[in-house]
Amino acid sequence: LQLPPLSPLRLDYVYIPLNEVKEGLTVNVYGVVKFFKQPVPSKGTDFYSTLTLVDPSAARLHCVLFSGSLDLLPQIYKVGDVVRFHRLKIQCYEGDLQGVNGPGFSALTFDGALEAGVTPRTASKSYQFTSTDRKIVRELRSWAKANLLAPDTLRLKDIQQNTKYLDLTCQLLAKETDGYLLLQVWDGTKCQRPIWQVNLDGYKLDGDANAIESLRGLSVDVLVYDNHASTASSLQVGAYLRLHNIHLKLPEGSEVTELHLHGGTSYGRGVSVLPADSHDSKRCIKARAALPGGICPEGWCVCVTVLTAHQHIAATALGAVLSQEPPCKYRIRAQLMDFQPRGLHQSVKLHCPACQAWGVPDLLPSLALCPAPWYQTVTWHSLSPEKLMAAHIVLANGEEEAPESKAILAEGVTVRELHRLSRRFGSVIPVCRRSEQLTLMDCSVPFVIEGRKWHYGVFFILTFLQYDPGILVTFADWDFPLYKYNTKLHLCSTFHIGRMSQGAGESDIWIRTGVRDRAEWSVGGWPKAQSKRRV
DNA sequence: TTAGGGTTTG
Repeated sequence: LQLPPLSPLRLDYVYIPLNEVKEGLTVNVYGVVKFFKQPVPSKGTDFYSTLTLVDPSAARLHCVLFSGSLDLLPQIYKVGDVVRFHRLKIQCYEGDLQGVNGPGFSALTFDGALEAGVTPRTASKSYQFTSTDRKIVRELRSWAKANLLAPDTLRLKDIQQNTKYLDLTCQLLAKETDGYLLLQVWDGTKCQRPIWQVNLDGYKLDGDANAIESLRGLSVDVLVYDNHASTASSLQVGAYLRLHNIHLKLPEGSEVTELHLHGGTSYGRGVSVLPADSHDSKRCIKARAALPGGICPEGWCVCVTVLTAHQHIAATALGAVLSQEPPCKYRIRAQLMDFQPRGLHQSVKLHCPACQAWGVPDLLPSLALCPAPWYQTVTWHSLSPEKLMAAHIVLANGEEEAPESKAILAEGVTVRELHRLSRRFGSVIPVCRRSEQLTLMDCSVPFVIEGRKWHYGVFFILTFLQYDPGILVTFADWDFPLYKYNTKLHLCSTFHIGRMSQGAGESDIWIRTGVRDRAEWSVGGWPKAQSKRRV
């Protein structure tokens, strides 16, 4: 006789709304963090953390959580995070209900952002998490977005003259903790207001001197005080941080704003260390990748050749790539964190010689509004299949130009026609018509053909993260041979590689390449078969 | 046991 395998014991947890908790009960609750303080040592034997939860029942519940181990306290990074508490004991303190962690207490924490993954932060080795839980988290996020007033989660570029306090997600670029208690941080955006810089003559900054120098103008100095000193001293350069309740002080008569993290824990003042793969860290990384020309600060770059298609070459860890002297060739496997541009129109602009306007290709009609006609259209039919084709020949400034120096927009033409036109005209820009607008083709088509040179792609930035050793790398190059977003990559050029951060990450998207990719995708030609498979 | 949110004064 064979018995069916025992299914794991499953308890059906009941979660009650915050307005139904009563003194003396031990409850399971979900809630959105309205306020919290980072755990600090108590005068007893434990760490403790205080927080306030809210939920759509319109109640709020203050909680005090103790633990000898930081891991067992909820890992909250910002107001709006969602928590699930099991076995929270409800008691009364000064007439208010209060939650404390009783025996068997456990916590899951979720990022509050709508678009973040529903992966709990927890030290629990096993926990139950069902589709119902997932649904609750999503609902609470939506509710919080509409109903919860979070503190200013501005970026450096958003700081205004009247901004007084700020919660900042940033990366630690450097620190000085022997004389001052100084954190030099950046978030990938440029502060528009003048920020006070600490005079560091005679002090030694802990950090990469080249990076500090190349990011001058983007980084800001934050002075920290008193109880934050020990935290500041233990921070690793390169770590992602959330600085809670920075005071932006504008001394009277001064135009220069000072950034202070004062002593005490009022309003949750303190420092959180974020994992490099947290939603907020990634946001920080993205902002940095969007900096004009600043994706790869000088001094953090080395130059190597990266191969992803040659399967007979063993894959090399990004950390090893960075530690070796160029020129070398490697194959890598890594997680794609970010890419730019999202559309060709972000990189290619057309110039109208008639009115001297610059047009973004996706907005070609705006050029058509200029007083003088800026192109002349010639149309013809292909035979098989029968199809209307057009060449919009861009007119020069009154002067007659030889065809080989003319630029044309080729609409609806075949590959054969493109070849033919490219032999006759100086520049051929393949376009198509969508909703009566001329737009550029996608990345599978060259954006411009100059004689024998078929230019695919544009200045292209790819940001990778690798689990081990958890290094983030940005690739940037001209004429990147990529045909489609979200398809397979064939990297076989020289890229600038910069060490941008450290810390292990979790995968959202993996780019895998293989021999088939190499067969299907060749550089500079037309792909024989276009794979629509997403990765 | 501990602490129990509500701005430094550099």
